[in-house]
Amino acid sequence: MLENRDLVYEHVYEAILGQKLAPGTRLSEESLADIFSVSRTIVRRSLLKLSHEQVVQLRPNKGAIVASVSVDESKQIFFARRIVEKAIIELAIENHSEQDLKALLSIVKQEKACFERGDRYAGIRLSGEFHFKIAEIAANSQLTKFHRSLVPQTSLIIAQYEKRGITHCSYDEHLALVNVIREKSTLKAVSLMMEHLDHIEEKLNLDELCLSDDLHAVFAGIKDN
Amino acid sequence: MLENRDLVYEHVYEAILGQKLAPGTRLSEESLADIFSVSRTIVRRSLLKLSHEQVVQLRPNKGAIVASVSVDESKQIFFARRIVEKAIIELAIENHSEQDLKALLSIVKQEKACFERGDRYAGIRLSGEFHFKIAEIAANSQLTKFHRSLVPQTSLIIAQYEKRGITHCSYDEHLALVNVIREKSTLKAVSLMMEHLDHIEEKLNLDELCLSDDLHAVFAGIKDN
DNA sequence: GCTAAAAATTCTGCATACAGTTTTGTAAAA
DNA sequence: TTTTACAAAACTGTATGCAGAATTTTTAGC
Repeated sequence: MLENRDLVYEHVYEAILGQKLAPGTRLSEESLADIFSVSRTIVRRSLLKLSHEQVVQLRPNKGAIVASVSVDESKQIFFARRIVEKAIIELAIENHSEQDLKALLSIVKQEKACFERGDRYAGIRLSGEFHFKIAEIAANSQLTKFHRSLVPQTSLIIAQYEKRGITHCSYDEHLALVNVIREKSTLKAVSLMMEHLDHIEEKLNLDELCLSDDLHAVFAGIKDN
Repeated sequence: MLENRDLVYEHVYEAILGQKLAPGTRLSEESLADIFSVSRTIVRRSLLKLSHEQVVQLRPNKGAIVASVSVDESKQIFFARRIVEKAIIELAIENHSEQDLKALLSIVKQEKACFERGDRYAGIRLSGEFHFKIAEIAANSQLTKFHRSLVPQTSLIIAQYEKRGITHCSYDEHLALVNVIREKSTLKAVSLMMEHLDHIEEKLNLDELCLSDDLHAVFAGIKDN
């Protein structure tokens, strides 16, 4: 029932994670089928999986779009992410090897390089990778799966609600996280992770009346009814 | 892309939650298609959704079976459930209405009735319903979705690893939970919930060398290779 | 009678055709 | 010029047919 690798799923997931697909973008079955040279059947399977991870919205008889997240949902997603990231980093501190720390540092190094050369997309992508790597170290497949759904949703939130002019880059906070993981100081790590999420949320326009220039964000949930 | 209600999905989900389908049971596409008078396309969509919730396992070219959970996975699932149930009950204490408490009590009452007349299936079913209701009160759709995947997986674990002769019934603990939710005593509620999960886990054979008479559990993951 | 190879059957994986719905485009009427 | 009605195009939802893999049954050999 499953192919070895589901290219459509992976590419769309990556594109959303890296903010190359804006919320509201239509994902027509036939277009994707053409692009990836597969039948609509395969595309439908991919879209179904993406919709289960809530990064794509399936509207009956109206096709799939990249999900738009409401302010309320955004707050729920951040709440859930705090819960999961706390559990994950606690497990990661228990389970990590020297090898894992090296892998984390390598990601941070690449993040720094991206920031310095102004490669925003790759930076966002690597930031997700950093959090995924911690989840991998935590080695709880259930939490990892949940986490895997929350991270790209955070990307969508940032795409919709980021305050103008703020570049999203937190490689220094990631570096600090690696250090406290090495020290195995759980309390410090958790509070650092919470602050890290605070900082991401603070850069958003989740409280003010919507000043966004993204129509999809403004009218999310209107067109669908 | 989605029908109003997906009958195949709902019925299989319910059957697994209520332990009417044992781990390892084959779910042939054509059989299900016949039973529900739909085409294989619809069945495939349902099986795909169930596999995303990890209650059904899709084996390439070998069809779908009700998932078998290994001891290691079981521990991960219980770990994740503790995290989520803690977060959910904390939210439920903040958000609940008098109406919600009545609904919870109604479920507990039905649970008691089931126990007294020895209706095991309905009892298991209602026990899940009780936890789902708390999740609904918590009103965080992300946590609810995760929870919705963990609860039927717990059913599968119990089906595989429950110690012989132990009837699974916890309506008294559920009643105690309703009372502490009413009192809004968060600490008590969380520790009660953790103890509740402890008691469920204690009734399982997760530590000893497998004494289970369920071949599917014993040989889970062998036949598939 | 037992084992092993081969044939037949069953079932999944995928593409595609068709029906029904939504959307788009056009033209007439206000 | 704007609005409304109608027609056409585009797209989704579902069923189904076919190819190929896995499983079962049959058959031949020991």
